[in-house]
Amino acid sequence: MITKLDSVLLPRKKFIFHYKNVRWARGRHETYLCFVVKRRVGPDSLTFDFGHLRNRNGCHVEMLFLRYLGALCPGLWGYGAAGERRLSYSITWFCSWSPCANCSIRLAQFLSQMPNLRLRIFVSRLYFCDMEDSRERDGLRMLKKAGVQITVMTYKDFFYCWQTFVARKQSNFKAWDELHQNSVRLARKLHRILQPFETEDLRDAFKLLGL
DNA sequence: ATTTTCAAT
Repeated sequence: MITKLDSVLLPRKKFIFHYKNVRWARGRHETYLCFVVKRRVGPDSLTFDFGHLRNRNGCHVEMLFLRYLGALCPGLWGYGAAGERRLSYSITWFCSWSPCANCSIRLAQFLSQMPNLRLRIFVSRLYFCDMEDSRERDGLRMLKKAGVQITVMTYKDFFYCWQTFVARKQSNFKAWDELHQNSVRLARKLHRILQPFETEDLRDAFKLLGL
């Protein structure tokens, strides 16, 4: 059932191609998700897990991650031994595309039942968010409502990913042209998208969507 | 100025 996670490190070229935050991202018909899973095991101790995934077989990478969640986060749900509290996790994603509308909805639903799971999503590019009324925009707002912190990746985030997830063989991260300008532009766009919307709360939003 | 998008051929 659970197959292997992708090999631990991402080839340099692949990382650059897929995470490049260019305005017209031609040919990025894949989405990569680099993750860090932080598990709180005691008042003062944490364990880390990290890796990356790519969408496969028509399954968006976010949903693929949810499939692996049980393996990555033992004790996330269920009650374990008597008196044992559920463990708390902080998960950080670095995604080449922001989530599509359906993934956002499903994630928001899932997280609303997982108070012991905190999710932060950094995105390189915004997926289908050009139209004012795009469902993807609604989806991002729902994620925010569900407590997910969504941020556009900046230089320091690309740098961190390079150091953490890429088979860099001693090479330093070299920013591409316009990395900064693109990041600023996308951050402004995301900020506008995430302005509060009319719907009162998440439940009403789900109802609206017939869920 | 215009271009793309978790493909489908």
